[in-house]
Amino acid sequence: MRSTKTANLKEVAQMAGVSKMTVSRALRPGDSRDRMSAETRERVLQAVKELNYSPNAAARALRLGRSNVIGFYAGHGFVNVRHPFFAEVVSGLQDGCEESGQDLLLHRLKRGKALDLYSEYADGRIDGLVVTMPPGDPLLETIIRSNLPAVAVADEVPGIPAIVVDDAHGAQLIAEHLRQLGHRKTFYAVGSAEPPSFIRRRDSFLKTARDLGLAVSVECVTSDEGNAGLVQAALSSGITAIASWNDEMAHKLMRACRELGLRVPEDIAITGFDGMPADYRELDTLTTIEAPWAEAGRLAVMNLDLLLRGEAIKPKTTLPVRLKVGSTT
Amino acid sequence: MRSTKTANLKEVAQMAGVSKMTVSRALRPGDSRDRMSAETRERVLQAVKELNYSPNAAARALRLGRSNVIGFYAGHGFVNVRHPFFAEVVSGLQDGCEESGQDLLLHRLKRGKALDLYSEYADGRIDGLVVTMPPGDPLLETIIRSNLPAVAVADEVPGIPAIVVDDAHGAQLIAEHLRQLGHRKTFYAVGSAEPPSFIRRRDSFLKTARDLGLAVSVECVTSDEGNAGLVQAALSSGITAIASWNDEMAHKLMRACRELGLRVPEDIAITGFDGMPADYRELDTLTTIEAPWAEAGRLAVMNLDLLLRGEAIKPKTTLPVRLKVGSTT
DNA sequence: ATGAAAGCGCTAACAC
DNA sequence: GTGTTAGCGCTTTCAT
Repeated sequence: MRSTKTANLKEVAQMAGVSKMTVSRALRPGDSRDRMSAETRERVLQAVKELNYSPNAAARALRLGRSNVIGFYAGHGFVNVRHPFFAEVVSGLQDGCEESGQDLLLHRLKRGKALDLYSEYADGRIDGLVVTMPPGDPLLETIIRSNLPAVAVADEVPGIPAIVVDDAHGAQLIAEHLRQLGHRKTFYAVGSAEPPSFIRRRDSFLKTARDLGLAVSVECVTSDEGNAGLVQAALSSGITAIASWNDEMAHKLMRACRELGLRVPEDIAITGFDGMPADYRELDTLTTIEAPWAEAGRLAVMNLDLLLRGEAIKPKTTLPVRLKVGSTT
Repeated sequence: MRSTKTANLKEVAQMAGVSKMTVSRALRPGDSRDRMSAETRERVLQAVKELNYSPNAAARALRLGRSNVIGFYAGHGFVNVRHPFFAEVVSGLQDGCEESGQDLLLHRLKRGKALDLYSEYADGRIDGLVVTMPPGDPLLETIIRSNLPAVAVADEVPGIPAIVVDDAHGAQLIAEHLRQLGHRKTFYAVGSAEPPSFIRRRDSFLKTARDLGLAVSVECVTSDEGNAGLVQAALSSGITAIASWNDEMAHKLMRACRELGLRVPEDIAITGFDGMPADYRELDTLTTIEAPWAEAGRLAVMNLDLLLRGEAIKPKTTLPVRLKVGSTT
């Protein structure tokens, strides 16, 4: 395809009048084991520059058994960067990659044929994997068995070190905030999946609420539409606030409120969880728990890098969260 | 790191009692040149399965000179997936990769040191590159000279095939829409950069407006904050509608309107351009031009794939857009 | 229908 | 301080 074949080590060596090995050495000045005359190095670097040489990644990966590329598996075979949560995590992964000198690979995927992915994970293309796996993911077993170095984000996975956020504390802060504002009866909106992070949030909310004398009913919000009925029912049963297990659900409910012509927070207060950085499209500011998802992604990569170097890492890192009071409570 | 070293060709060959070559052949049943007895193939595949073998990607890439990985360069060395535009394009790239059997690499980048990236582009790690380059990007020259197969998205780059959307038609639709609603005096909000797509939009808007007797003043909106003054000034000079060169700017102006206590569209109408799929955080729906950015990303990958196979592709593909009337006009 | 040899470009280990 | 050898795992070419 390319008309100008890229130069290789041999050509550089010939031009500089040295052996391939000397070129290879000249290219990593950091290593103190590779002492060589400054003059030779200079000559080599000159040739490198002239030929516009850069080492072939495939050859290096083959030789070293390490590609300096890591993968990201987000469950069900697909990384949906359109979703703010994944966008945030991927952003953090990029930061971590920049910091640790690795690249990030987003796999091609036949959706629903995630199992085929395993072969890609085992083929030396990537050195390790960051995962954020929904419970019961088909690849879980395989990844664990494969011994591919991996770090989990957001939801812990048995046998894999994890970076999580302090879900329990966040939920507690929300419950306290609502109680402080005078609410006495709330509903807690949950989805159908029950990852560990969700369970921590719900249980902590319920416990704190009980301690504070805040009544809570847990309701399942599954569809995108038709939540108006839910909100209506809540309202007529005396509920004055809805705590949602994440921001996405909170926004769904806000849309339902708008359909009903309800004012937030005057008629009903709404809270979220996750606290993605405000998007330019966002006009209302949600009261939510700000969780450092980008930082979690960055740390995941840094930990994975340590793992790849054979160093020990903590099995579980919990990142602090904070309450962000917006205009919805 | 991994306790279970992955199997290689030789081991599979030994287990099946054949040569490495036979295994290699058995693994690509499609190729009619590689006829072999069904019985042997069966035996080989059995061994492959037993050893959980998958071919080493680095070795294959080294031998074949092709990695089946493509890169994405978004200018200034950084792919910001937090931004809806890039999220949309990356989504499309993923679709294209899935369809054409390639993987997508997001490069690590020292921001501001984008030039160093060139070496990564020339090192055989990726077979080709999708770019969406701001004008004057430092890497432009290098990429073109490197002869690395590339396809541009959104903004054409000299010498590189491009996938763009019909900016001129979109801007025309907006001008017509505003005129039809009775507006007579507008301002067109632009940023500081002037990529080709922007120029097409602006010029087409100005031309259509002139034809329709719609007065337009072009204003530069550069900062995120403090646009209230601009809107105020527009209002007092009799302007009733603001057309923005993209959605992001439209939302900035909507925020300014909200600060001023203005109602949209009663006090002033606002339009955008790009029409990202609604985010769950979005409550208002913007009147905008829906451009198929994900599809553009997908097509870019498909075209790049053709290019890599040595086939000819159109130097420029223009995708249709459509007017989406929301609640802001 | 199957196998043997060569080599893609690189670097670790060991000469000198 | 520098060069030689060997081999990472694969596939193309040519022999059988």
